[in-house]
Amino acid sequence: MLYRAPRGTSDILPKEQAYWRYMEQKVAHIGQLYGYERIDDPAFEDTRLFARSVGEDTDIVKKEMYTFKDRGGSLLTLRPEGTAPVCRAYLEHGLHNLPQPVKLYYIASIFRYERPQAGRYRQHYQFGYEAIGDDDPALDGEVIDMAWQFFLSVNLRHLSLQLNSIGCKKCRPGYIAALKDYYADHTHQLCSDCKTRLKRNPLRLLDCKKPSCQQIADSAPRSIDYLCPECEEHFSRLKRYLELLDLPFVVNHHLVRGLDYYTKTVFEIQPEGGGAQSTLVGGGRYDDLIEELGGKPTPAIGFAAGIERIILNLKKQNVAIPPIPKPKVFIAYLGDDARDEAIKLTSTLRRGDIGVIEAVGDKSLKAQLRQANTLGVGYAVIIGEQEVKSGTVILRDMTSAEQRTIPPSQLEGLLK
RNA sequence: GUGAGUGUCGCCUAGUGGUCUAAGGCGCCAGGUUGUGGCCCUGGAGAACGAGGGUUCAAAUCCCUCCACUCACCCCA
Repeated sequence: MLYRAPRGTSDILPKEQAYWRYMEQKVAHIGQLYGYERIDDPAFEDTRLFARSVGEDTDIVKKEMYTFKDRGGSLLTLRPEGTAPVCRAYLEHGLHNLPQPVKLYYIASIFRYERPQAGRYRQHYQFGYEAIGDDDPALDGEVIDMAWQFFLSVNLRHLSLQLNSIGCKKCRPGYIAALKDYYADHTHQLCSDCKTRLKRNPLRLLDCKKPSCQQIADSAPRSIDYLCPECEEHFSRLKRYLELLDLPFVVNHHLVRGLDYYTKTVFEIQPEGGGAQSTLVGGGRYDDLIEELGGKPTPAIGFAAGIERIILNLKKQNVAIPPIPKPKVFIAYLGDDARDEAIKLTSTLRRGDIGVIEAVGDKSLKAQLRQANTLGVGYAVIIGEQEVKSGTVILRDMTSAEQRTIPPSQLEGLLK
C-alpha cells in the first residue's frame, strides 16, 4: 500500500455518511430552535491565538498543536479547538455591535497531535454552540439545555450530566491556594503524574483516575466552598434554572476542565458506563477570554461536542438513523439506438428532479438489472430495439417485479 | 511521550518450518437459452502472506529491527 490516510485521520466513506448528515441536520435544527446562527472559520489561525486562549501551560498548546510556518513566514496552527476562533471572529467583525448575547454555532474539524485510540483522533470533528456577551446564568442553563436536548433528539440514552463551578479570577486563587495547602500534606502519596500536576495545574489533581489519588481528592477542598458571593449566586441560580428545565444534573466536585479559559460554570456529558475517552460534551463559561484576546470584558459561555464519539455511541446503542435517499430509477438499454434514447430520457427525468442512474458500457440486460438490484433503486426503465421502434419504454417495479410498456412521456408522472 | 496486543486477497478467516508460486466465505465480475435482477449452480479476477534483515537445505510459519493498526495510560470532544 503506497499511500494511506495519515495516522489518526480517516476517510468518511459513503456508507458512514448517513450518520454525519444526520448530525449536521440535528445541530442546525437545535441551533435554529434556540436562535443560534452558524459560523465557519478558517482551519488554521495565528498560533498566538491558541497559545493565549487555551493556555501556554496546557498539554494542547505544549505538545499537541499542528504548528507550521507558511511560505510568508507566518506562524500558523491548525485549530486544536473551536471556541477561540469564534471569539476572534467576534472581535474582528465587531459582533459586539449586534444585540447581545450573540449566539453562534459551528461544525468544524479539530486537529491535535495525539496518540490515536478509541474515540480519539488527530483530526476529528466537533460542533459547538457559543453565547457571547452576557453573564446571565440563564444563558448557562440554555446552553446546557441545548446539549441535553441534542442527545434526546438523536435518541441517545443513559447519559450523565455533570456540573461544577470553578469560580472566577477573584475567588479561584484562594481556592487553588487551599488546594495546594491540602495536597502539600499528601505529596508523598501521589502518583508521579499528580506530583507534576501539583506544580503545573493543581485543579487537575482532582480528576486523576488512580484510585489512590482519588481517595485523596475525595477529601480535598471543594471549589464551590470557596466561591465569591457573585460566583456563589451565579451557581445557585444556574442550579435552580436547570431544575426548572428538568435537567438531571449531578454536581461533581472533581470536574475541572483542561483549557485555561474556563470560569464559573463547567459541565460535561458522558455515557453512564463511563470508560476511556468517553466524554461527549465539554463546556463552560469563559468570561475573561474575549478580554484576554484584546476585547472589552465580555462574558460568554459555550460547549463543544465530539461527533465521532457521538456516532460511536449511536452505534453502540443501535440507534436507527434516517438513510440518505437514493436515485429512484435505473435506466438500462440494449443497443446503440436505445442508448441514444436512454441518454435523452435520463436527462429529461433529471431535469424533472427525479434521481436517475444510467447504465454505462455495453453490458447484458442481466448485468444491468443486477446492478440496478445492487444499487437498491425502486424502478428500472428498460429500452431495447423494440421499444425504440415503437417509441415506448418498459417500466419495471424492482420490488414487485411487475412491468409495463408505456410511452416515455408518462414516466415523469409515474415516478414522482 | 509510556505500556500491551495485533498485522495473510476490498472485508472476514484457514494455515504454527517442507504437501503454500497460499485455501475458504462475503463482496466484485461473467455465464447458466433468444432482451430481465434478487435464490441457486458454474467460472473468473483478486494476496508473493505489513516492510527490511537474519536463522535454515527449506519460512506466511522461528529470531531481530522498523512501520502500521488496536487498546490502555496521559490528555481531551
